[in-house]
Amino acid sequence: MSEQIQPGRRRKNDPDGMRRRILDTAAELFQSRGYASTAMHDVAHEAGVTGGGMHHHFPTKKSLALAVINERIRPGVTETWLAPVLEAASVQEGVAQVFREIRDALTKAGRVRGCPLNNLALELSLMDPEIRVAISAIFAAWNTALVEKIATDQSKGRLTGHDPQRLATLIITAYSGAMTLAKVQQDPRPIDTCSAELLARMEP
Amino acid sequence: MSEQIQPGRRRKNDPDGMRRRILDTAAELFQSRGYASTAMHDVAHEAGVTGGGMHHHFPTKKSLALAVINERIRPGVTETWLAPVLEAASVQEGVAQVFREIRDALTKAGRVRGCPLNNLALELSLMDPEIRVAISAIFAAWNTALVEKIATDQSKGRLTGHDPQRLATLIITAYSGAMTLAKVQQDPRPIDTCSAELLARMEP
Amino acid sequence: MSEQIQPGRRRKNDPDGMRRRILDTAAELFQSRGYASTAMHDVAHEAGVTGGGMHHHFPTKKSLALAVINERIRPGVTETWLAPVLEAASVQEGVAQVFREIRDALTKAGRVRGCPLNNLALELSLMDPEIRVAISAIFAAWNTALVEKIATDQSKGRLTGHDPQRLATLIITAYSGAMTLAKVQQDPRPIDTCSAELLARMEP
Amino acid sequence: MSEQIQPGRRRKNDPDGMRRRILDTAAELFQSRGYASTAMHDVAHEAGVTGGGMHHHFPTKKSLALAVINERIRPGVTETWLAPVLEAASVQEGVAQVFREIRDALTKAGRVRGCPLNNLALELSLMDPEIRVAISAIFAAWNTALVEKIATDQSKGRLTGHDPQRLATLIITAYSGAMTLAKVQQDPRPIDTCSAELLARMEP
DNA sequence: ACATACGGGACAGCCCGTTACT
DNA sequence: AGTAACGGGCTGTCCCGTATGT
Repeated sequence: MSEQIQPGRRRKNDPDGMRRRILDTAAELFQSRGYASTAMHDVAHEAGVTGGGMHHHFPTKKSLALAVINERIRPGVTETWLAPVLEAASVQEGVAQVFREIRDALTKAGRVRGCPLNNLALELSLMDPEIRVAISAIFAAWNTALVEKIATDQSKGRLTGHDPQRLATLIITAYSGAMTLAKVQQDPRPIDTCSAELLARMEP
Repeated sequence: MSEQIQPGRRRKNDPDGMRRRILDTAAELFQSRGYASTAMHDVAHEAGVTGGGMHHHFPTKKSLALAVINERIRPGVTETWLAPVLEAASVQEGVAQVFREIRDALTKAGRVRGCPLNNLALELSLMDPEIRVAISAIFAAWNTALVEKIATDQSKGRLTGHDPQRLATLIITAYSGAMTLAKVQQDPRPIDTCSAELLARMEP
Repeated sequence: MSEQIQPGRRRKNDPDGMRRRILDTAAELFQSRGYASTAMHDVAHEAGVTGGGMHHHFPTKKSLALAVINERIRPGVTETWLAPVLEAASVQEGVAQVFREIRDALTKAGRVRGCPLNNLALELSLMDPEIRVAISAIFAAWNTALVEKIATDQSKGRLTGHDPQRLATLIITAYSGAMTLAKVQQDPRPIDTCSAELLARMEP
Repeated sequence: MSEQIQPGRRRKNDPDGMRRRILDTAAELFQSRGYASTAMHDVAHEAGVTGGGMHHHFPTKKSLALAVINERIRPGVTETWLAPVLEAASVQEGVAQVFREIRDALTKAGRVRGCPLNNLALELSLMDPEIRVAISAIFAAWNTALVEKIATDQSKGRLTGHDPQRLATLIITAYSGAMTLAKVQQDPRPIDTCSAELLARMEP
């Protein structure tokens, strides 16, 4: 029975898997090396994909950047930031928890590579309007979630004396800046310091 | 034949002028396009210098980056941030003034290109240790200046109830993050919002 | 064989239609952009066909080129050139008519893209022997038809004092060169000029 | 004191020579393979030049094409066509001589690669307006020279009964077409045939 | 018959740094 | 001091052909 058509030599079509591998690799490399310093070839090689496969899924580097932003960074922010804060008993507790967990992760990693959103935001904002808008949308969603949470907390007396919009902006910018500082100093402590000072005036 | 520079006999060699022009151009381009996206050739062309002239003053791109950081960005931070704050009647007034002036400058420019220090910090921190240290030093100086000013203010009763180190960190990170946000949204308003919330916490 | 196409049951497969569309598109693109500058993907996209469909009908680009030559360009030459001349009252009238009609077509089109046969002939002759032979065959048929027409005309006294082979060659080459010139200058007038001079010495 | 700086290892600057080698190689390859089918790398390799040197002299492929047209093809047409005809005793003798010499050259070469001007004209006319104009200018100069020669000959009674402009156009187009035909058939004879018929019409 | 996925390999353009030269 | 030439090497993009899937 010569039915076997050389098993093992056959190519397996797995478009979703390949796309996922490319995106994961790209997200990783964009963060650790930066966008401009990451070659398409590097992504392909690291993901175990050929140039042709790469081009099939992401014809241009920009399309890859957009996909990374929308399919990796945006969900990442939601998971790491928004969900925990929204589910926390109060903004204070949520913020404290998020800062703490991120600090712990960085400490464990032994290397501070910065916030993925932050990194791409700075590098790509002025390069392409479409990308800028995609990144801007994430910040907007972040802001909206925080404002709502703060307003809810205030209505329930868990927080007083703050303008929700202003407080949300400070939380986002302080976090963003803290990640920058931690990256520059290769030291996660600014995150703690920042968190402490942020929460100091947010007692109910 | 005296080699003296006669009036009317134009001196062609002007090493200082050339170096200055290169640095100015590089600082400008690094900010508006990013470091990796700026070619040495672009800097040379924009500065009206040939490749050889570039190489004479800055043999490598890294040497140019370091010079921009130390001779343009560091003084820039001192002038724009440290001096005004240190000379102000109080931290609050100093911070308020700096945020306001930067917001005004961005509004007038009609385009938000972000904080030069921030931009290079994010892009170059992981690329080269030497550069990272140079940038880190600027943040450290910034921090030191703020801490001292805050401590002085507190000793004179102009501010109470803050840990100087923590407050300094929050100010720096919030500013840094606000510049990022403003760049991403191409809108200087986050700077105002951030400033307002920051100052609200610093009422004596 | 009830392979009949039932009303309402749309047949999706239309191999002939697809093949025709591909050939038409390819002929069009080969002429306007050149063979090497036309990507298979462009043809597929323009024809509304996927890469797989292309490969089914034309496994290689060369096979597509051969099909375009044999199934589009050869019939085109016959229709536009040979038939009218052969049916004309005399070579002179035939040639005059063909030149005139082509000039009119170019004028109406507002853009001179050259003679399809000419274009492919120049680009592909040295690239592939098989293709060269296919193109050469068209020129041979063209020549044969003209020679016969001229001989017939002469035997009937409609033309005197010409060597049929030599005159046929001049007509073909002059037309070919005129189309080249018209394309280069983006001006159909050389065709008129050429026709006039050609006919000037062909009085009976 | 080892003053010797390894003689023989030193690079020699010869910009003109390098440029000349590149242009010669490019002209050769453009003709034998076509423009689109010739890679910049091929030219560099064949000319013994590195990519960097290539880019220094010809930053883009288009710039190389323009240089080939203006510095190789145009002088070539002048030398091979215009000068001999203008210096000949009459147009007839000039044309006869040029056709004969080109036919001989092709016969000796054993391979018909076509007329360089013709080849590039067809391939590049629709691709870039600037290139089209450069090629068009060569045809125009060709035309002007022939018209003047014909007019002079007629005023001296060496030729009668021709409109100079029309005859010039026929000569150019017939030659151009003859070269195409010779290339397609890989046979120089059409050039003779064409020449004979052309001269037959120019008997005084 | 048709469609999607994929392989491997170019191609044009560019970039950073060095070396010869004035 | 300053200019122009030059050396390798890399990047994003794309292309042709084939294999897999329906």
